[in-house]
Amino acid sequence: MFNCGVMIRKKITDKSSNLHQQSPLRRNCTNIKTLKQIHASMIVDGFDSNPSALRELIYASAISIPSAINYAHQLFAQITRPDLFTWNTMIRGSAQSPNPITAVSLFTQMEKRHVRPDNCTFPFVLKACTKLSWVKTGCAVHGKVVKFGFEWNSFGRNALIYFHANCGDIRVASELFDGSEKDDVVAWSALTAGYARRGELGVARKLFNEMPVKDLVSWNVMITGYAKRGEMESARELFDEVPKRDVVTWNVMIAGYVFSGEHERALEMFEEMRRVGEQPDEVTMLSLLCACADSGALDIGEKIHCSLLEMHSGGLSILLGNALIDMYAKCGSIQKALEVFRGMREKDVSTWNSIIGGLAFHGHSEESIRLFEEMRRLKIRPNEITFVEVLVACSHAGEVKQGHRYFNLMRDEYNIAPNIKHCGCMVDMLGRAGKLEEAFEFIDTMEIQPNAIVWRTLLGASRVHGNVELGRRANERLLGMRNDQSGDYVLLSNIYASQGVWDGVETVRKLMDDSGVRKEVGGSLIETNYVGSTPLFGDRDEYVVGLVRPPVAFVVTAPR
DNA sequence: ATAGGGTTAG
Repeated sequence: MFNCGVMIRKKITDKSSNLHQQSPLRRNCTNIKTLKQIHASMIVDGFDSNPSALRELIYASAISIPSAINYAHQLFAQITRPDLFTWNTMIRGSAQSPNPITAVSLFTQMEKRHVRPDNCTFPFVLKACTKLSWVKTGCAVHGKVVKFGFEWNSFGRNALIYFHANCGDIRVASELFDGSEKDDVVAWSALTAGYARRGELGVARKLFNEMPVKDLVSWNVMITGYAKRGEMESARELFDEVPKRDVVTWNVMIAGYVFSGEHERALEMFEEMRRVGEQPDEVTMLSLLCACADSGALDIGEKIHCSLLEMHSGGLSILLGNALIDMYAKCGSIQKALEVFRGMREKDVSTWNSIIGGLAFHGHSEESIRLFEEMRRLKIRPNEITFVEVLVACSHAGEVKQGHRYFNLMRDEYNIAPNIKHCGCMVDMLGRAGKLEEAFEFIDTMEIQPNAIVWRTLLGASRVHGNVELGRRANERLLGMRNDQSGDYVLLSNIYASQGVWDGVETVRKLMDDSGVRKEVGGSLIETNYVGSTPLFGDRDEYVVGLVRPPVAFVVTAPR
């Protein structure tokens, strides 16, 4: 703490230093606790009104510590006349925060106060518009770029290419690109990224091949394009070819494998990354925790947790905390999830969502609902995800009245319109409670269009309660949606079978045969044993995975 | 400046 304080003073008195360089504060202040300590020592030493000191502090909280953006806003509000660099820092930090709207409103404020933007301002504002998919706002900002004469500046133009390529009009992006210098690698990469994000990988690849110059980002753009579409073979080919790799290159590959469900590959990538000496960062660890959560690899998750505690002795970030809660909950260790939750000094909505969802998923409905109430007492605003989880909790607990109460609360008090998942939860809740007619009524009167899942939920509930008539009606609606999921037929077949209506079973079977629907054989994966050791986590090398045969009762429903 | 991660019904 005191070292950091000394560093600020050194920084402030060093007149020759370039403001845009990495200052010690920016490099060393990596968590909100250290940040607050530095701020406190600044106040004690009378540095809190020093403009350069404040600027450094704002940079650290807005850019270096992603979860400290609100702190940055508080600091920013104390400055009477922020300079352009500080405005840009705030817009940049807000654009990369989970709430990019603030970046747009900062830009508006900046205009009202007659602060003239520079070429650095627009890339950040347009990034926010892109993240929000605010096409109209982005186009209005395009007008400002022209107004301030940055259309012919490579920063301004590339920011426009980025915006139009990703969410505006790709033809506009293309035209702007044609006006670029032939060897502007940022323009090439921005356009390529846009085509890749739209799924036009062929066009993206053509551009990539045609680039007169490529840098590391160009390669990362193309690899990302493949990885996000699940084309991991192509991603791998480029990864093997790339002349230089950085932490992003590795992260893209790891996240791609996790996305494609190839968790073993993801872990192999990570091991390889460590072997060649690339330092993993927070994004790496988040992907790995996601892999553990998806595959139920509790022991690896625990080891990641341990190494995280060693790496970040000053406390884990909110994002890592949330990922740990989710991992522990999904791997069945709800106690550890609660421990992480209680140990977090800073929490956000996702933190609460992770634990409320985890508890609901594990059948601890009362505890889940209790925490939701605690959240409301603490005036933390639940979002639509929170309500999905709370409704799951009510559904599993059989709390029909409470569920209805929360469903109404969502709109009346929090102004959140129910989405298809909320409605799905309500149907599930009513269905489980045996209120099948009420569930049917709910679907028919709800404001949004029901989807197949909703009808399938009712169909499943009809099976549980042995209601052939409602099952038939639900199935009629379901099949009317022209989908070919074998589970729908199987469920209906099960309803008939459970009631001994054998000709009904036969009819459904015939329907399945005629439409060419096939029921896949069910199965589950569990860890049964492991052998050997890994250089990373100590004693683990490979899993022997056992395939558990489906239960015998299932055979009744499987096709010939 | 352009590239990377995140919780949600059955």
